[in-house]
Amino acid sequence: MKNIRVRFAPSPTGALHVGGARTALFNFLFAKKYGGRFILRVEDTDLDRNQEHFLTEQLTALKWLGLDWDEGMDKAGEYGPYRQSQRLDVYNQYAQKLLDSGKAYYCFLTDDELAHMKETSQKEGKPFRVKSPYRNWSQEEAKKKQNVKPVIRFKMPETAKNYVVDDVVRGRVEFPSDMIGDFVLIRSNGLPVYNFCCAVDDALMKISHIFRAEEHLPNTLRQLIIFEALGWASPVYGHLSLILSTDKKKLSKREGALSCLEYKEQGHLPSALNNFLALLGWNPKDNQEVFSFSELISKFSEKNLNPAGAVFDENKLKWINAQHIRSMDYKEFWKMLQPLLDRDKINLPFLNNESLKEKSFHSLKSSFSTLKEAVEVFRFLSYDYFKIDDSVKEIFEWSHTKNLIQLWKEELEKVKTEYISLEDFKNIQNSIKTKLNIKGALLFKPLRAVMIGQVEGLELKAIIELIPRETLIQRSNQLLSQMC
RNA sequence: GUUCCCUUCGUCUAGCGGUUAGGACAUCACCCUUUCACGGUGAAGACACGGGUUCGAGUCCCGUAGGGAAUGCCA
Repeated sequence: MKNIRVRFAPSPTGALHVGGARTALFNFLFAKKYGGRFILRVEDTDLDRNQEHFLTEQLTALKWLGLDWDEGMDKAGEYGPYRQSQRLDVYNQYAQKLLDSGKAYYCFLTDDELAHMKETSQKEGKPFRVKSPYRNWSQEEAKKKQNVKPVIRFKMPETAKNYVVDDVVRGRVEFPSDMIGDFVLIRSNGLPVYNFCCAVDDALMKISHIFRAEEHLPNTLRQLIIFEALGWASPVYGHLSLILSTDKKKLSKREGALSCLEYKEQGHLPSALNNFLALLGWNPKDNQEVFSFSELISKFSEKNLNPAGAVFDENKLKWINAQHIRSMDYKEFWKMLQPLLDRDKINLPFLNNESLKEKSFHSLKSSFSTLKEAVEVFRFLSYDYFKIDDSVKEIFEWSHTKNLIQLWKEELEKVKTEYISLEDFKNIQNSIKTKLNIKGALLFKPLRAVMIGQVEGLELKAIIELIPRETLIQRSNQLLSQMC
């Protein structure tokens, strides 16, 4: 394929949610796969709903996901500007062209009149299609009527015909042109309407392929009509399945849809979110589930996109995230975790020791599936954190607990090194085991309690070498004082 | 109402006329483990329904039902 140019066209009316991210991802993958360009165009023609901070947030989210654009907003390119609010003269120019060729007209219909027309046709049981009384007015006639600001409407031809989209995802889709009436191109405030500026920009920016959500499928008809009227060839379309919430409805913020940055907040890796999102509506046909970002690019094919809606399953996302964490390099892991530790003021004793950093990551990585969970795991290993969980009360009832902790403390005091080695730990365990004649949970629950303040949780062998001896002794004292 | 889209285990999906309908998440069981996890093995679990076409249909066609979208001076 040649001259592949795709775009992601967000409107800054909210956060970048997972559906938008997936659309951006597929466009990105398609561009990278075929050596094309990924363009970011901002569709900010809705003055009432646009907010600049949403735009900033969306760009941050896209960059976090690694979906950086080659051309567009804040990057150079020969088809700019890439913000629709800065291209109003362009839209006016093409609207004028349609006006001049008699394919569009000024319309003075008010909202009330429109509502009335709609009501009437509903009463008659007929589908409502706007057909304005002004559609045959000349531009000169319209100019004389200066008291009302007109909109510019497209003049639908009298005779209906079918428009065909050869959709990459859905195959051939046909729309009868009489399913719509004369639609608005330019609003009375002078700003263009989505279907118009989208078509104009896609043509002018030489967009070759458009992957977008299924909800845009019916819009394609209007865009096709605009392309035809302006004598342009239309791009190739692919309408992606919807992402649904658990109740099978379209995912929306209200129903629990989260923005990408919220997933970041929950401790998901961008590579994992991309991986998971890619599997919603696309599959590699070979049972592979876990993909690195570069594998996603090399294995992606628009032919393997599927048309059915997909439910967003947090469980699977979490599992994929766990897989990505496990395959991380330890340096990369600590780099990502550090800001989260700092935020919670968690001070880990072993972080100045490179080999302990490596060891701790590898021995503990299977006990968390998100960075946030990792924070909770490593919190137990910080100098000053020792919180005795309610569940520990269980072992306070046991007659041997106090002795056990005393013995543990004594054994620790015998050790001369800063940290307890795994071997020392095994010896201490066995010594306690023999002296008190206990094993299993009777041994491990109190030990875990005295080490991390909980009776269940981390593998003790994995953490013993990460907590300084002094800290362990302190914790023993704290637990003992709790018992009294 | 009209137009368009969608429909395989609870969930994501493979399947493109002949399969014991495959994989993954979740669930459950067992194994590993002196505890908890991790891991391993296994079990249970699906072709929305009804008609055709065909020797044969999850697969092709037509209906029905269910879900969704559009029908905006939102995108």
